[in-house]
Order: sequence, then structure tokens, then C-alpha cells
Amino acid sequence: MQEPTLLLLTALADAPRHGYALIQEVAAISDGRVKMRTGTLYGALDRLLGQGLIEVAAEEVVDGRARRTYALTGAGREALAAEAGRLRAVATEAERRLTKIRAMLPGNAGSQGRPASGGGLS
Amino acid sequence: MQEPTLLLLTALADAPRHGYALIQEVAAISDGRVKMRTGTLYGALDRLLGQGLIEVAAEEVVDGRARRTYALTGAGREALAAEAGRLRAVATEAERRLTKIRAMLPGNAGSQGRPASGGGLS
DNA sequence: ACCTATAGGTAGGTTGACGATATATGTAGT
DNA sequence: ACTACATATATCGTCAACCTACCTATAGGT
Repeated sequence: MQEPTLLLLTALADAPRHGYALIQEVAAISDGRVKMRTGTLYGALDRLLGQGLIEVAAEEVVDGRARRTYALTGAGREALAAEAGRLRAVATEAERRLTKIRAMLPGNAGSQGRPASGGGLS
Repeated sequence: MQEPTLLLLTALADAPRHGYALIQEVAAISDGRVKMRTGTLYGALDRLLGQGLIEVAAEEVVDGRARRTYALTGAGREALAAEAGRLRAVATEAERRLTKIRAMLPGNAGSQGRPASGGGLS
């Protein structure tokens, strides 16, 4: 699952929303960094509907404009929770490794971390 | 940046590694869930080299086999840190929204605009 | 002889994100 | 009245990234 898709599910996690509102919500979640285009949005919505992760919660006409409201399904909720946990684990590991003090001096390559499967350098 | 790429940078964060070791390291980081194929690996390595996020740290011949060792550059280190922080924020937000108690009961769609004032969508 | 692990690489197909475009209504300014 | 912008949904073609499958080659185990 890619990030735009994850943001979409996240935007639906607390309340059902319609397409246009999702674009704004995704922008809000990502602090304005992700401006989702309609091409991405409706493509993703179709895909997620097909995967059963979201469903159409309502189809109304508000002020003369058609409005289709989407909601997370149980499966979508589970998928989002699993994905979020996984991403958190990767982020934690990345940060842990970045802060690890490396004794990587010239001529000392490969001495850190696990030994490379028995076969040392020549 | 997608997850395989992120895992690759993470695998290089604590020490330089060569291609095959990266596949194993990525598998270890992801708890065996991501078994990166060589097609993905070398495509990503080429891309990251082009972006200046990694560099070739060493080219040796070990036991008759060529071995190219890759390392994170300063830019790669920054990119990984930024990416990890971003992902953590998204994961946190997703989890926060998922645990939020929703007042979205059936027939209670009031928080999402007023109920249908017209017919459904085409 | 065969298999597995190590090590690196290419070819081709699929997926998903994206930009561009189309349609239509409401609101605000000039 | 006209123009511009925000709201709202939708399709199409392109492209980057990923993935499957395949290939070469050495070392060591069964």
C-alpha cells in the first residue's frame, strides 16, 4: 500500500467523507504536503471499493451537487491498523539505525552489524 | 518514496552493505514480510545512486566474486530521517483516528451534511 | 549429480500515482 | 451580465516503481 492510499484510509478513519472533502482532509493530515489530485483520488476510491476496504455510505444531492460519501469497512479498519503499525515499526527501526554510532572508519568497512555469513573479506 | 526503497535506505543506515546482504537485511527488518527480489533491488539501487542518496563505497573481488558495497550519503541520511519522521506522523494520526469514538450510527449521518434532498447519483 | 546459498544482473508485465481534461453548480466580485 | 473561484465527481493517457521470471556464476553440502 502506498502513501496516498494510506492517507485516504486515514482520512476516513474517524468519519465518513465524500471525495472532495477527502482531498482537503488528506492535505490537512499531511500538513499541506500532499495535494491529492482527482485522478489519484477516484482511481484509489474505485480500487479500495473493489478491495472491500471502503464502501459507499451515502449518495445524496446537496445544494444541487451530487455527493457520494465513503466510509471505512471493518476490513478497511483492520488493514489501516495493520499498515500503520507496520509503518511505525519501519520508521522506528530507521531512526534507531540512523542514531546508532558507527565505527565506520576508512579501511574498517563491514566490521559493523552482523557478521556477513561466515565468509569474511579476503 | 515507497516502502521497498525506504527499507533499502534503512538497511544501509547503520553500515554499508552489498546487494545480496541488503536483500537479507530488508527481510530481517521487515520480520520476513518483505522478500526483495533482485529486480527490485538493482532498479532501486540505480535510482538511488542517480538521486545521490547512496554511493558505491567499495568494489572488491571476494572469493572470485565481484562485490559492490553501497553506503548512504549525507543526503540519503537526511532523506531517510525526514521520511521516517513523516511516516511516523502518518501512522500516529491513523491510529489516533482509528481509536477515536465515532458517533456515526446508522441513520445518524448528520455530521456529514444534511440527508438526501434529492435522488441518488447516476 | 543435484540442490542450496551466495552474488549480481536483465526483460517484460502490472500497478498505482499523476497531470490533463471534462462536466456542472454555487458564490463573490466587478 | 460576466468573470473567477470553490465545490464536486469522473475519465484518460502517461510514467515511475515494483514485481515475476529468468539468466550467469561460484562454493559447499547431500
